[in-house]
Amino acid sequence: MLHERPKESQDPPEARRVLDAIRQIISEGRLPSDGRLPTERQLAAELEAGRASVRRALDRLEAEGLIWRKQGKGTFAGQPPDPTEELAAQIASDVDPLSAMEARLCIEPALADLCARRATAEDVARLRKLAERTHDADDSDSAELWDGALHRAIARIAGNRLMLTAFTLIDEVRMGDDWQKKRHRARTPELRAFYDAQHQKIIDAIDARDGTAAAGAMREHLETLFDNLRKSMEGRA
Amino acid sequence: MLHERPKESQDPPEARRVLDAIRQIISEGRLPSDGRLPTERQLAAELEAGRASVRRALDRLEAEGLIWRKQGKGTFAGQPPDPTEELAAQIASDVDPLSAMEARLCIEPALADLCARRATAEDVARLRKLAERTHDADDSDSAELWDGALHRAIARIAGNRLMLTAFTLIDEVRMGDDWQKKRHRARTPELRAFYDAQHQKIIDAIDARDGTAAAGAMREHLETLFDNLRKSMEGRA
DNA sequence: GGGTGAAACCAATGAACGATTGGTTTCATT
DNA sequence: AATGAAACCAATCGTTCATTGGTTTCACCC
Repeated sequence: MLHERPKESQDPPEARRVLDAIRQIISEGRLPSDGRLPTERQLAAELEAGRASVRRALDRLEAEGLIWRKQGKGTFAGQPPDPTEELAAQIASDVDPLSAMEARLCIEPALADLCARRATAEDVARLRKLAERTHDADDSDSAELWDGALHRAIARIAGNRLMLTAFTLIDEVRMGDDWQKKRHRARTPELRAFYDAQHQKIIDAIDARDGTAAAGAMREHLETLFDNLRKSMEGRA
Repeated sequence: MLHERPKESQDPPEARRVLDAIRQIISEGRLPSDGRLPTERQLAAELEAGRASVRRALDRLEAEGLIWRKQGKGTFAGQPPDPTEELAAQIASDVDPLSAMEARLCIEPALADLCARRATAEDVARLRKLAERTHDADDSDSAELWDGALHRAIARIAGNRLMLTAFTLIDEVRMGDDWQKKRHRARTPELRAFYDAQHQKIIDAIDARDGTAAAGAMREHLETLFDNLRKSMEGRA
């Protein structure tokens, strides 16, 4: 499998130089408030390289999710905006936590499946990092945030814009209301450890490029959340 | 309370005349497919009235919900576009037919599952009616419309607002572009018969309240559509 | 052969301009 | 008080042109 490993240190020196230079521009944050990078032609001139080399480097950064590009518009650092807020706000009133969880149960296993088919080695590494952060989180609230980031990353890696938008819609509806309080109860230390194990299982399946297993593991995870949400709401009701 | 009643018959004769004239234009449906009415200035000229009178009449119709207006755009009959349409229009540019079909393949089997669990006898009857209409349709275009109505009905019966919105989003994106032409090819008479049989299978599973079977039948149906879409696009490319 | 640089072209986007359209005010008339 | 007329404001659309990412081609070099 050694021949498949896309190690950066194996890259040609010129490609490496350009890639590092652009990486530095992004990480140092010296760019406009909207995150816009110089144009490909400007970068090529500044770095004294060809435009093709610049594009190869940008392709890589885009695959890593560090930048997004749009023809005729430009190249930007960060994630592309998803204008779902207005729609989420409108339908939030007739969505309850249970139906939101039901929707997650429909969509996220499918996203895990797609994710397993399309994830690169770097993508898997990023997912593991997020799972680790979720595990190491001090309090229940920050664990919730890292958990959300993990699920969102899976949705993004799945690489289908419509499905990502659907996921974002559910996510924003969940955030919009005060359901946070209710979910808080479902985050006991024992359960958190259980969730972490389920995350591992999901990521392992993605790493093995086993879409069916990934979907199954995700479904199992969400079923657990569903059960605990139900218990939490019964206890409150 | 008599002094507060805004009875139309009490209106000044000129206002009444203009209002009725515009009402007639709308009710007779003799206007473009997008429902656009003539401009206020045109209406004033045609009806030989002042623009202020026309505006008073339009104010009334807008209050009644028969029309909606937007500065700089125009006056339209019917309901203003809802946020789902707007969102669909925004993301339509970076969605291709294949990824849209991929998204359908993720969402619609889940909808069929929910539908099987929640459909009433009347719901099933409605679905059978729609399948029959699809079968009896004269030309390929009207079959396409009835087919869309059938899938939409399943999404609605599923009874989950978030999932319905996700479905509508995909549906709007599909309608928005000129993908219609491409789909046209995938509607040969033999295929239509095949699709009809698949519809039957889906509805039978829903009727039997067998969610798993309904999801499987729906997945099979969409896989068929997917294959034919691929062939159609290869043939074109 | 594969990476590189250069050039040219395509397609999508945005800024700018003018024309159009609904929104508003004012004034004279009836 | 309602109407008609006119003028102006603000938002939108269509057009044009420059810009930008996407793509192809070619020559060069290791």
